[in-house]
Amino acid sequence: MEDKKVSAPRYEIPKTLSQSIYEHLKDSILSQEFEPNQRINEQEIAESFQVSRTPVREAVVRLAAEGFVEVVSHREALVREVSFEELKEVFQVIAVLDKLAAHFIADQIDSRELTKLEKMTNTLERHFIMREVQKFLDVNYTVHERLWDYLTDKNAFLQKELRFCVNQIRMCYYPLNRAFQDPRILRESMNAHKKILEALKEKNTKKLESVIYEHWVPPLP
Amino acid sequence: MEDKKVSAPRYEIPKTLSQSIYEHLKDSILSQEFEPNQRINEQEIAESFQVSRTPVREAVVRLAAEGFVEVVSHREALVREVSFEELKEVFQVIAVLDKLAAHFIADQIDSRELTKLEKMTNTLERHFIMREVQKFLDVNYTVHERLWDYLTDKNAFLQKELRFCVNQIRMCYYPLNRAFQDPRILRESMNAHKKILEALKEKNTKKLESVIYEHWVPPLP
DNA sequence: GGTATAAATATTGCATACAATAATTGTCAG
DNA sequence: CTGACAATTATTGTATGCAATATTTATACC
Repeated sequence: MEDKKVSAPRYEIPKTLSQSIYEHLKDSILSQEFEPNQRINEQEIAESFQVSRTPVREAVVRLAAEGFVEVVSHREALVREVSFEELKEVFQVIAVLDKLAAHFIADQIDSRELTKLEKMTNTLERHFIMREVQKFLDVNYTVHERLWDYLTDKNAFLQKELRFCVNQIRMCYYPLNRAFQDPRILRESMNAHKKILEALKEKNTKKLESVIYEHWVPPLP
Repeated sequence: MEDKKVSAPRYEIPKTLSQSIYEHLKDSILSQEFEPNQRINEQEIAESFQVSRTPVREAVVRLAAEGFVEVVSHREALVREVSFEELKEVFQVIAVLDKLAAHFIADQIDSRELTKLEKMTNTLERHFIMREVQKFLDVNYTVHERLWDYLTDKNAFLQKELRFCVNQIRMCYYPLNRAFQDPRILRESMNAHKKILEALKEKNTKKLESVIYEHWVPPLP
């Protein structure tokens, strides 16, 4: 019984229901389980999680503030639809931001990381050859996010902004997938990633900056 | 009695309590009424607004998602303190973003808007001469926000990002004020604004881009 | 049958209540 | 007096209930 008194040190922070639901909903939206413009019914979600509406509401408010959800006229919440036009706007922004990031990243990549990135680029090429657009895009994001990890000590604000942008891009799932069905666009992106790896190997900051910038300004329709 | 049946069209959207409280708290934070690291007590605020904790919590969750407030270990919410280091990071980001914005803005400014901007620059100079740092910074923000208004049709996403960045900057009130006490820094900023006006008059996009970029990379300590 | 009005229903916004946990104070042994 | 433990208090997290409003369905009149 004594052991009960000594409260065991908690090695994992106890997640709040609100937090869990927030994470789950966010994943559901990013994985397209919840489709754009789908109405979010608080009651329904509360029941599916076996909780009350309160933590669900909090999660929805957070998601709305972060641009995953759109609240219409104080009455209903919809999964946000990112249009192709908006997508282009995000690309313009992420291009200049990731160029700035390149400036910080280039000289931080060691040989161990380089081989890891080389492997990922090979995976990317496999998906490119097999025309597996979905997997290609996923690995694509993973590569960028891996590079952005190196921003933590240099510019954490930039890091957060980049992650926010890429989330907006991921929310434009279907239109983006369709665009990348075009073999030329897919090839363009593949080549860009090869050049990115090249620039990293050469530790050529200027080259990395320009290649990454170009990569985000694809010849979309 | 008939007029009651025909529900009068609502010309003003009824704000929710949550929304009103959100706006009020945000203003309080940006105006330094709430100081950095000040604890936000839901009960206290609820009582001061004569409402329950529910809408207050919603407002706080939103503010946290937008970076005005920091929730520590699921237990307490503090007004976020933006450090000088973070401020520099934000400056680096806003510099490249505002440079991109300049690209869209330059050719949209007509002569009517130009005279308005000229007046504002004169006001700025008056504050510069009088060494009214606070007023100088406020007018400074106003000028930028006025220019960003022209992004609505060109890149609304960029517009939102810029507004977010400037809010982060405004949260670093005291350190920034202190920095601008330095006459050299103040003069540098004044000169930049003169050059911005110049570039706008000349409709010289390239010049505007570089001047605006430089303006956000001030020689801070 | 179609349209306008009214009733019923669903959903959100807010208030209140309670439970869980952290912070604070108080107490007692050494 | 000090440190550890216990009791109290404060504050947050969640559940429930109700009121307000939008939406849908039903009904009556033309």
